[in-house]
Amino acid sequence: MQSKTRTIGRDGPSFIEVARRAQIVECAIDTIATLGYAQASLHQIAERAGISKSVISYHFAGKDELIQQVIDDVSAAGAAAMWPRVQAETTSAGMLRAYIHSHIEFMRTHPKHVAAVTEIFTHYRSKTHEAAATPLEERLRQGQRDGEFREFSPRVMAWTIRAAIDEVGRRFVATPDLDLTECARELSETFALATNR
Amino acid sequence: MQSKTRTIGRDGPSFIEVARRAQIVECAIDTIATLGYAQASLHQIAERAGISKSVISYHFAGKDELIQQVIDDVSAAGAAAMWPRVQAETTSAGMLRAYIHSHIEFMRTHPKHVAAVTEIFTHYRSKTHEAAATPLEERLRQGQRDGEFREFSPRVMAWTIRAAIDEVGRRFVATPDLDLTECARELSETFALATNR
Amino acid sequence: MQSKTRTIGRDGPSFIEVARRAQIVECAIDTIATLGYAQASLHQIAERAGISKSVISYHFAGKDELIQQVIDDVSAAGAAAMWPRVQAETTSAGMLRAYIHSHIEFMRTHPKHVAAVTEIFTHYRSKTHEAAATPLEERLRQGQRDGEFREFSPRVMAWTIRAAIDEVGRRFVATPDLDLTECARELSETFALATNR
Amino acid sequence: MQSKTRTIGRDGPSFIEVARRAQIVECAIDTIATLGYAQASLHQIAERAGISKSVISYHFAGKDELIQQVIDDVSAAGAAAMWPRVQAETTSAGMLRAYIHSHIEFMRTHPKHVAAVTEIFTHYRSKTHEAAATPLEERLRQGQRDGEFREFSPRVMAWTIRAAIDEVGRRFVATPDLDLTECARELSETFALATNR
DNA sequence: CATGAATGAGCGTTCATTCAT
DNA sequence: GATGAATGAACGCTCATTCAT
Repeated sequence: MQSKTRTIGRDGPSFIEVARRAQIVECAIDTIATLGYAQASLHQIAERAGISKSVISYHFAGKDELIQQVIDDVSAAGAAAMWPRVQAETTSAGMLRAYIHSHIEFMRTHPKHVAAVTEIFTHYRSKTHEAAATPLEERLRQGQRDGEFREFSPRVMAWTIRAAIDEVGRRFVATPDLDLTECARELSETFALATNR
Repeated sequence: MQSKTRTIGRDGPSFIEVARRAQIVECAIDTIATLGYAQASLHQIAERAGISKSVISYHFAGKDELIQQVIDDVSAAGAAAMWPRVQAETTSAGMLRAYIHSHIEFMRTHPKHVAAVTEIFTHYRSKTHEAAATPLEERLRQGQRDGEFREFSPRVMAWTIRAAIDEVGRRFVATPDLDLTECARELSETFALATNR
Repeated sequence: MQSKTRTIGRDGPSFIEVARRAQIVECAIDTIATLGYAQASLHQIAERAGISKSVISYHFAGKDELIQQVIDDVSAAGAAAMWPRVQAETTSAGMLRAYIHSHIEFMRTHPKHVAAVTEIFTHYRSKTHEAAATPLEERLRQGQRDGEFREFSPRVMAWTIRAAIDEVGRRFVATPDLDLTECARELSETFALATNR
Repeated sequence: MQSKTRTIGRDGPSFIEVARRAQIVECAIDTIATLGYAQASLHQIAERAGISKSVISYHFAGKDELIQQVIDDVSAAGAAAMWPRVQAETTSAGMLRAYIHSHIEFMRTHPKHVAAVTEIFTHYRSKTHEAAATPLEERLRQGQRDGEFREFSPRVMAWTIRAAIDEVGRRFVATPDLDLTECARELSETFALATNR
């Protein structure tokens, strides 16, 4: 039974349902990260999960829902891991440093998750993609209002920072022994200098 | 028949061979830029070229070779348009500024070419992607040796600069009325500050 | 477990068994009439019944048996509604008139049932279809023996009458504001003239 | 190359193209007539034609186009065989007799074609289905205007006549040794009596 | 009795590729 | 050189059915 038609009683989805969905999402992440989005067919994903292709169709309304769930799960995990560290900072410069470091730290702990959503975002032309940068953009703008940052286009700067972090992610997936600590330090310094008044 | 095995005599590929390949590559660029990589089947490309699908198979070993040729042609055109301007600069800072501006200028003059390779890079697990950044990396290193640039990882900086430019390309493709001049100015300033000693 | 193998003791099917089968058959009728045969999957039928898909599999040997039960139930209901009126007539002409009118009257009172079996008959290679016409055929034959009807092939005439009534049913399903009274009158007159000595 | 994208030069489709399409259409007719519409998958049709499933996709835009071609071909053949005979009649009664006889004669010469379109019409909810009866309806109306036919609803009568003929078609498919001559005579007499003033 | 879960076969369609002419 | 024709594998998806609990 698909989630759409599920009875919204007090029980919610069963334990096994939740577990299966989680398992499938994990396998989807693994498959996408390893083979790339284009090769990540339901057949491939199912094979990695050791289940039949139609089990996926049973637990998800379609491939789109599965992909969306991957995005949602990873985004939620990423946000949970990152924003607290960003919020804890009192200066805009500190916030920016925390933003970069926490993103790259998340890559270290969840390399495949990051690889998967990166693949998805580049292939899927998601609407949510755009949105992702705007919180950062808003914070950059705040740093300018506070007089802490120099004048620059917050939009272009936000694009640049995101692109730089994503690029490190891609490199890390391709080269797992990449020194993430160095990358984080480098980006941190680069954008500190680029934004500082 | 693969192009590789074609050159038997001393003549190399015939005139018509060269012309056909060029025509097909141009149509491939046009198709990919317009419809996106996923929709750019050989059928679509051939239709736009007004030729049969099998002509492509005749002149190219396979779709992979065609795609690679698109990358190569656009890269060559880009390099031809950009490196002279970069080489003309005498300082490393000037070189970096010229690198960014000429790249973005190339986007303005060849939007479809840029759109096509952007589509390809995001949808196609390319092996050649890596190589592109290294000339820039070498120049950054030179700037450090000259004492003009501060100490940073030339590799990570080169990645960042390329990623930023590519991101502008993606945004430009998605939003053709994007102010490229502003973007070029912003990136130029950003990376001037980031690299300056 | 099939219903056929259920009856082991002297009791026959339990009350709940009978009720469930009836409920499922009703929902199947409703679903087929509303969505059409092609869309009437077990999933759809079960959803409308508010039960699990496998309940159907439990009470019926398969979809075929369910469909057959729909046919049987509706046929029985139809016969119960129609034959008394037919039997009550003393002349063959009256009988024929009653046959046509009562059939069309049944459409008016049971539109969904008629719609469902109509859908089934057109989409489902039924073997039992044949049988339905033979009682009518026998009565036509009787009318000929009594000298009330002219000489004609009772078989072909019976087919024609049934086909005409079914066609009205199809039209009624497609166009619910069809004037059934007019149709009944027209068919009645048509076949009175066609059979009269 | 699908017919839609075919170049409309002076050549038109090639000989082999025409032959293949005709062959596929014939096999589709055969398959639908034999197995029924629901079982007539592209795989089945292709298997009967001794070709690969994708050959059909090559010559037809999709299953819909194939089915439509079956309808068109059979309708054209049927009309060509029937209308001249109908038109040749000078009286409305003669016309109606010719209509019935030529239809049933067409069944005798093209039994599978008739079976196939009957299957398609009942499964496909075609828009053209409705239209088919109206020329007949118009002729019945003309017969009334001429005072040759009694007063009746031409629409219901046309439905009835078509339904009767189609029913004979269905019976003939199910029972190939059905005496079509008798059927034609019976229907002819039946509807002569039913329409005569 | 009833169910959620799982399965495998089949659907129409797309596509890069091969091949005889 | 060039082409139409043909192919087979893969795609996402639907569905009736089976099974353990």
